[in-house]
Amino acid sequence: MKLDFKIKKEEKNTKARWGEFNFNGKVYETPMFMPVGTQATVKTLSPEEIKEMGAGIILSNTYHLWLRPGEDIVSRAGGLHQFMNYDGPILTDSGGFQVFSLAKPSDISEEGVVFKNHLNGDKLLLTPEKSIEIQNKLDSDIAMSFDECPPASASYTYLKESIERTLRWAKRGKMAHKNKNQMLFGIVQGGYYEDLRKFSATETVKLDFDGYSIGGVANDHESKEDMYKAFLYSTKYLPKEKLRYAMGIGEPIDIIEGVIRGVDLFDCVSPTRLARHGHAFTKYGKINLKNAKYKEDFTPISKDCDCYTCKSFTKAYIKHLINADESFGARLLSIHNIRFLISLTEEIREAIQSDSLKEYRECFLKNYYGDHYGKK
RNA sequence: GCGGAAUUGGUGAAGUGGUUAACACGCCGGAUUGUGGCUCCGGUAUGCGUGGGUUCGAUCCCCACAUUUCGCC
Repeated sequence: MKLDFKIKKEEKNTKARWGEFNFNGKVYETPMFMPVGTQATVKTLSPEEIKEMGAGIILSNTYHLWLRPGEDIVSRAGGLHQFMNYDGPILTDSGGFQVFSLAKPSDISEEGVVFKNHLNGDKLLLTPEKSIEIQNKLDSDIAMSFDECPPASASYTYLKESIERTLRWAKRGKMAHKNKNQMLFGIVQGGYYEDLRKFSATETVKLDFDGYSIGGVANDHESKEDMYKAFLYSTKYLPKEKLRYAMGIGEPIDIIEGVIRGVDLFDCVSPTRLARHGHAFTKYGKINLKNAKYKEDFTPISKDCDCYTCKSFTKAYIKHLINADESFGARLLSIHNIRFLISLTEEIREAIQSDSLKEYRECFLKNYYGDHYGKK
């Protein structure tokens, strides 16, 4: 079903927007952080827990579900919602990011991308049509256009060629899109060059998608400044009334800076991946529960946090679980980290309503980076 | 009591008469941004049971002692 996105308020001092959309009789607000559940599960968490944390849209991945269990099985199960028992909105990534992470430039052709199946080594061809066809069958609520996600530092010439090819792929994907209940988002690329972002955005908008994504960011150790330019150079040329989604963005400060530049949606693996490696977000910076100093720290990760983990367990206990490689540790940290990013977006929405987003950012920076404030 | 073997960091251990004592685990840090979940990158023995000796030089050779262990009585 299509989400009818509405902007409720624009912040006075920035390009931030507070918005909402309906899904299944429920209202969801933006800016929103979307947890990632690549293989039809947000690792270690149940759908009930995800919802309790205040999550709205969650992600899943075309490439992974294509290989296993296969889109036909998901389809016969009644679609992704029924398969994984999640009744909130689901967005599927197109496999475009796997072009970046798994394929070599020589694997990319006009037709599509040749992948080596990481499970059994088979050679597979993923095309824009195939990606959309898979996503149609998965029956997610938002499908992504199949794009190439080149590293931000790629040469201007390469980025231009890549954008043009991605535009042709976008057109082919749109033609192939048959699921009327599913929205389809286009993707803007172009590194941190304004003219390329402008070209990519305006040409993608001409194809008239249901929403637009900003891709090719935070994938190449580019500076934060360049990344924020990429946000701005993209949203600047996108229609106001449509959702804008910064793909893969999930460091707290990057979410704030993205919102300031007019982005509505963010997703990132960081809360769950960091959790598996023993890290927790806090207002005063990221902490590593593996550090010896937490061995006898019988206080919660954050006393102000309203998550299940912080209400029930101490750092010393979670540290022990992580050290002992117990999966419950990763679970508790995933709950905390996802809740942290969701409550960050809640605070951002309040700051938009009171036109105080810049003040909120300053306050956040000071707490999060402390003495390093300004250097990041 | 007699005879043999062993003794290298927190652990299991490799090693050689001559610059920085291998490797693994553990431990201590760090990384991680549209996830190929248990990964990657650093650091971690001023020291080779103790005391003597041989030698230009010894963890490595010799002697004594200690400890552990095996066998015999």
